[in-house]
Amino acid sequence: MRQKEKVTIYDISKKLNISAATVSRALNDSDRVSLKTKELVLKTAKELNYQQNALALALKSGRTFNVGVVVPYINHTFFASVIRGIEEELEPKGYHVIICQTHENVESEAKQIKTLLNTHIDGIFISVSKTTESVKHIEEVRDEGVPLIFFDRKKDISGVSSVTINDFEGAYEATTHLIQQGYTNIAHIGGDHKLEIYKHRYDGYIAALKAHNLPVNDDLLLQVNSTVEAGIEAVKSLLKNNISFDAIFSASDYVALGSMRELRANGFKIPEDVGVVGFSNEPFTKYLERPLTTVGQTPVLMGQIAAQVFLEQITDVKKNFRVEKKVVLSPELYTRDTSIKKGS
Amino acid sequence: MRQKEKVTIYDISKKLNISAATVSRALNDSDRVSLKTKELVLKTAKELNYQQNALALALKSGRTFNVGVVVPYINHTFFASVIRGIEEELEPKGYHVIICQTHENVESEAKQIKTLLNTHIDGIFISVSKTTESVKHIEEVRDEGVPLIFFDRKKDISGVSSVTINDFEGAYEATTHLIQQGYTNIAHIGGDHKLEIYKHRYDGYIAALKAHNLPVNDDLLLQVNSTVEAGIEAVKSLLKNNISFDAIFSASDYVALGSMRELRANGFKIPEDVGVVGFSNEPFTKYLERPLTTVGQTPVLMGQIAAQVFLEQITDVKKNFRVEKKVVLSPELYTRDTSIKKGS
DNA sequence: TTGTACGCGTTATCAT
DNA sequence: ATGATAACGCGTACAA
Repeated sequence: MRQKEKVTIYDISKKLNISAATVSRALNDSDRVSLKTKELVLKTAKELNYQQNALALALKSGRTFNVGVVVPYINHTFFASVIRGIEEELEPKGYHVIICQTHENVESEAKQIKTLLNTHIDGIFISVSKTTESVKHIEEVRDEGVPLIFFDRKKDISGVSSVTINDFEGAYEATTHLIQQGYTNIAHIGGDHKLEIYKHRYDGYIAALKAHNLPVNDDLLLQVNSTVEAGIEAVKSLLKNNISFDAIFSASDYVALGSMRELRANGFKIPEDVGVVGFSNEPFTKYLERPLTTVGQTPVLMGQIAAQVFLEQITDVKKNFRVEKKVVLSPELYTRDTSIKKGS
Repeated sequence: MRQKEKVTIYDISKKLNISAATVSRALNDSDRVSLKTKELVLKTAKELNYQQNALALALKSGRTFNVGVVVPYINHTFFASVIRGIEEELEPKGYHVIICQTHENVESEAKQIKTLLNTHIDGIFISVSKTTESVKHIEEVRDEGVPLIFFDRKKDISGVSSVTINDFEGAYEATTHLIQQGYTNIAHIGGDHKLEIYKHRYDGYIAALKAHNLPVNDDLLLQVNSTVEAGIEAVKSLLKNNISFDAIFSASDYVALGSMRELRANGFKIPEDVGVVGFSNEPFTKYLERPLTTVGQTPVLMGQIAAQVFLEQITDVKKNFRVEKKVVLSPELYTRDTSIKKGS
């Protein structure tokens, strides 16, 4: 009833009256075994239902064929989709994906990385937490010689690869789209600039305004958390302070949704009175009765690319050199109902 | 620049001029070491920044402190949330979570399980794919003595624990709610009965009708895939065939959404003309302008409970006996706009 | 209390 | 072409 005894190369060697070393060689298709014994070994291996012990191999070789993925929360659509991409790209190569959550907490992040390193992972993919400022725990990964790949939320560390999307470009396109639709007084509800992504989205917004000779109005600049409630509050404060605007470019779909609710509650029509564009292409955005225009980030693709970068890195490490690769993906603007000014 | 050399118990033993065995004992807080050497070892271990090699331990003990989670797709909200629950419950105990996707494909499922077993996982959590009929590959897990826990989508296999929600109850409550709101002609758009969950939801619907002396009308019974498009098609076919109904209980939120779109396109008002209830409490349901009434499944909790069952199982195995535990969670009806018949 | 020796399953090195 | 042996890092039965 308990554990089936596993068959080892010794079982095969005994049965065939040869040494375990020969069996190992045959199994690894070495060219220093006679074809005859090779076939014999392979045959009996199949008969005995031999499975290589991954643990012993890992102890010997130092490679576990496990990679770690560290994200704030795995059930956030974006992260879950990136992980999906990583898994799908790596699974065929024999890798397993271990997931860790940081809950946006640096200490937790550091701890997760530590235990991950201790399990002799072959690589780490990470999207840093909002509270991550010191990067000592991340540099340690690099210093241990473990391939490390940032995705989406990165930190600037030399010798570390990253896959991100061009947040600047996404924001620039979104803002330009609003301008082209005839909106001229565009508010930007962004996020904390400690996260590069929010800084870049802000920059893209500013650049688009300038490129179209529109003034930058500080009153129209807000920084909030990425929640529906924060969106509601943001609009409330704009309205309370009598700040006039005819469009909102939000760095978050949730904030965009909250904004729209509050706007409608105050009698504003969308997109007639106010145009709204979000960011992330959260699944809910396309299911709204008035689907939300938003910037898509191709998260599954991001995961796939990150995995590919990892695989390259692995082979580079073997060749004893390190390449720092920075991939920047292009975002995609999903033009939907909330930003199309009909008949204006 | 390459791999920092790891420090082992031998390094400590050499430095202290004692045997590695003594170091091991000290590190494991054995009572067969003098307090003095124990402290000494612990101190130098810290100095040398010693980390136990998890691989060597795993090879020796057979325990890896890794568990596998097998789901159709990790980026589906429900599964991602269950995984989150599992991770949060197990991480403090030192376990890592390995994720595998089956893409709703049995062959893939079997393969994933196989490679998972080969990495000497300490347990497996699984929600079976839609196409899973034969369960040989799953029985193998049990037969190898590896703790196995089904969640949500289970199969009836003796000796295997499971954590599910009471789909019958959820459907019963949802249907009863519609009846209490005054709807009498309730259609049920369900899913393939090969998946227990859909069968149970169907049964709950039927039971609720009978309990309230309402007739069961076969014309109102449909089985479709869980997509928006399928919901649209389902309503189209009902309308085309002139089948009258004043409410829909859908086994899927996506189908419910599609249904509502098609109904509105045909001039029906929700909930005035037709009441709608979905299933799963997908995130988008509460963000709709008219939030959808739906049955919530507490996925994070499901994951936590599954993890707890696993932990119990682990200790049971040590005691050399097996317990088959079946946990059934109660669903929660989220009563929202689409089923509240105002002023009728 | 401490040390010696072995085994977990593999692969690599050195002989043969 | 094949075999014997060491080594990966650890825990532990046995001996001292």
